[in-house]
Amino acid sequence: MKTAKGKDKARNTNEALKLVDDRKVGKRKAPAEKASKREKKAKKDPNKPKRPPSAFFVFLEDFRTTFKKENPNVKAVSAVGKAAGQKWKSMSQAEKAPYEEKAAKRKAEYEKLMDAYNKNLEEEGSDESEKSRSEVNDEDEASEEEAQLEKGKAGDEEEDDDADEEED
DNA sequence: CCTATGATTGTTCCG
DNA sequence: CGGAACAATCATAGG
Repeated sequence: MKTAKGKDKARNTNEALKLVDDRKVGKRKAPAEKASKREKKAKKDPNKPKRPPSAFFVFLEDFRTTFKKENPNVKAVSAVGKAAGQKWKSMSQAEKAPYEEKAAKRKAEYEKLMDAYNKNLEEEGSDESEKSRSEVNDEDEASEEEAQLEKGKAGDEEEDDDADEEED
């Protein structure tokens, strides 16, 4: 693919849609190679917590199911993505509110993950000073703190949660 | 056979 | 302050 004059292959959608938004960021596609393989000990973060799905993704999870139900013929992930994007923008903030709320929860948990993650880096940070020591030998994991993290939330249902509703 | 990519927007993090 | 990369999904295509 990426044939022809398609400057931005990802933007080839504009032919079907009037392109969503000319976001300046434009091409956020830099990864020439995607190191998907979690094998190898890449210098990347040892165990970086996955980022929480944004409200859009939360909505997507629900949307995908519905979309596929009504469009069992659709097989392209992009189709759902596009459709979701359009609908997403079509939705009012009120509709997105519940999704955003859920997304907020993800973030809350993510913060915890980050806490452990920060700690991890801290340990490695020490080593950074003495990199000449054991660099080739990065085999020590010694990280068992994140074992107990579920104690924070013991059956807390969002009930008394502040239901601040702000409509335009 | 296996892996990346495609597409959506948002969010998060590092420099 | 800004950009860059990545989060799910799943079929398809390419190596």
